[in-house]
Amino acid sequence: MPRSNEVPIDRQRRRHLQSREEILDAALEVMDEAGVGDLNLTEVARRVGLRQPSLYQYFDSKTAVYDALFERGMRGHLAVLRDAAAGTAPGLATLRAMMTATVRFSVEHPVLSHLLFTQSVPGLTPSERAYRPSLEVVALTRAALSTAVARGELCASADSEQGLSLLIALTGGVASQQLANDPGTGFDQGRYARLIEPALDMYALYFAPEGGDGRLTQHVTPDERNP
Amino acid sequence: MPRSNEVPIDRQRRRHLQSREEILDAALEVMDEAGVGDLNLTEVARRVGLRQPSLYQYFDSKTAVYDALFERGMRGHLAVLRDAAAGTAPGLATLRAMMTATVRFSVEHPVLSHLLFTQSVPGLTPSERAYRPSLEVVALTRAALSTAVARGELCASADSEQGLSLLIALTGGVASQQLANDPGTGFDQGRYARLIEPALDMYALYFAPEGGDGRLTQHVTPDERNP
DNA sequence: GTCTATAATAGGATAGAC
DNA sequence: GTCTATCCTATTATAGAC
Repeated sequence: MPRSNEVPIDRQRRRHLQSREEILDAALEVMDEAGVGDLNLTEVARRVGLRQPSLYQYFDSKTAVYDALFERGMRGHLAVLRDAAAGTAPGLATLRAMMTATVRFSVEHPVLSHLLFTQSVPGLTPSERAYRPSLEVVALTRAALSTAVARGELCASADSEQGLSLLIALTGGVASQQLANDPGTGFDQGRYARLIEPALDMYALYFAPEGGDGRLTQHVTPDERNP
Repeated sequence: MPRSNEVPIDRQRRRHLQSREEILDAALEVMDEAGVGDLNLTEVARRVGLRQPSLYQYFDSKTAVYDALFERGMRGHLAVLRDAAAGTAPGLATLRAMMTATVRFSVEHPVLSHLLFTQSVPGLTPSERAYRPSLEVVALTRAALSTAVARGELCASADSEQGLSLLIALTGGVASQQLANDPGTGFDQGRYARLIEPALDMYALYFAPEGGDGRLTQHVTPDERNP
């Protein structure tokens, strides 16, 4: 078999995958305008220049579209966290960068954020494949917590189920308040997203390493920070 | 006109309002099973023993049902907060009771919580009337913050927009994590709802009154709390 | 791989009898 | 105040031609 037969096949595959991505992009647009739960395939098709039945060449069902979006979102979140972690010193600085990146991701991708972090689509149960990246997210977060403790930046109890859950609740709370109360505003505009900084200060103070009365007295009170 | 003519009219009004409440109860059930955004009036009618068109004697539209639920939920939340505030000493204790009550309310009424605190129904903009009780909720919270500062339980910067927003984000974060990750579990079962206690400790520590280095050294570290 | 045509269903809302 | 009957529209999904 001549090699020339195989190349066009790759090309077709590539175009097929490209079209899938375009469809997902359009789906996100539609969900942004109509609501996360109101994905309308006819409208999606219109935006990519197809008729609605043609979408079934790319996705088996509407649920498959949701699932693909879920996977894409989870991968995106994971990538953002890895970037944040890679660009900072290990330990508490990494932890702070990761949580800030999560809030930024949520604010910049409100639709994905709704899809991933709340259960906004009633019947939707993400496939194992789509869900998998989030396991890595948790592992990364645990590792950062653990490193921060090992470096003496946080006390040991930060690296526990409760410590992790508190951190997640804190971060998620900041993000979801911004999405609920200041939708459509950027990371730097809204009233809530910027709270991730003091929120992490709060967390670090609460889980401050013991034995450091000297450290505690160095603590700058909120009034001094905000005169 | 004889007085006897007026009494049955009151009775009819009463029954009418009673039926409205029954319809709202059924609507909550349906939303609980199908998803907050998937309110199905035919199913609601079936549950209250009516045919779907008969509902229009009680509500002008599906949106009107949502709006009534929104108002009912907001009133319920406000009532719960007032109860919590009334049963505690003023200041920080009141604040803690109110935030804990909010998390409890969210966990015990997940559907209402979704409806009130996230925008889960795309087109839905609550009427001014339905939204009004939430203004009182914010006022109550501000008052409690202010009292806690006046009593020397928190430093002055707690009684600011940022202090309020942080508190709301913290509380909302705990509640929404529980709803997203441990749905269907009670206040005492889930992994997240109980975090409201340490979360409030964290908040109180961060906004601890100044000038008390002695106070700071009295601080019990998390490791000592959780041996 | 894209189309037209169409099935199949669902669900909100109205008209008018009783 | 409740019903039956019906309208209207939207939307997922399939069949089959090109």
